[in-house]
Amino acid sequence: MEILTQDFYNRDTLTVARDLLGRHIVRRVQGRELICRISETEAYIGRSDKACHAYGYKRTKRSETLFAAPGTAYIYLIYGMYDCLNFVTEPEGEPAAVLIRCAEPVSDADVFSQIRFSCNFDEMTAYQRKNFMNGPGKLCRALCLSRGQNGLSLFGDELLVTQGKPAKAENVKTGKRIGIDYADEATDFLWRFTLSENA
DNA sequence: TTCAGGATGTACT
DNA sequence: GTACATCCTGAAC
Repeated sequence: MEILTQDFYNRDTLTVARDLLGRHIVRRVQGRELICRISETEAYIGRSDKACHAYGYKRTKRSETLFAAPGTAYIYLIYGMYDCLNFVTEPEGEPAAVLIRCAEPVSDADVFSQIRFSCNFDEMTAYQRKNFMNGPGKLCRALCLSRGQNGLSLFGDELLVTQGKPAKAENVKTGKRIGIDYADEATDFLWRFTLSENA
């Protein structure tokens, strides 16, 4: 189980977003170890992207984490109820990150389903199965992450990313990002990456 | 199976 | 006061 180093994150954000597909997130909490495989990401780059919280290098209390060292977790509250997990990229001082939108369980799936729906994996309804971890808010719930973990290093024990099973280039699809209609021309940037082998 | 609408609180203007 | 990188419920088909 090889942990991705800071060099991995200290690169162009679009490259990192693409390269994160298929990697494994390891989350250790309350004596449990949760492992899942990343299947959908989006890039957010402050210097050119109106959808990014730090657009134009704007520093606020919230966006501060985006300026941190590569390999930092940026977790923020959205719509009053849900948390979104991002990994900070590029050199310290460059506000950019990759949003993790979707993943699938690798370790014991019952642990995930217990956290999310308080039942075993094979007891979930078809609806729950379809909506298991296919969105940033759901993913954070399943991994027990909230903005209390904002600023966490990805090189500690609680949260890290390993080599996993990297996606092949032909299985990566690009598309427009979700939920950023307000962002003018940035709305059309093809900065969303999905594993096409994934339903 | 799809759809509309409500929940909810923080950051920022 | 407004907008927000969303999700869930319940009703209609």
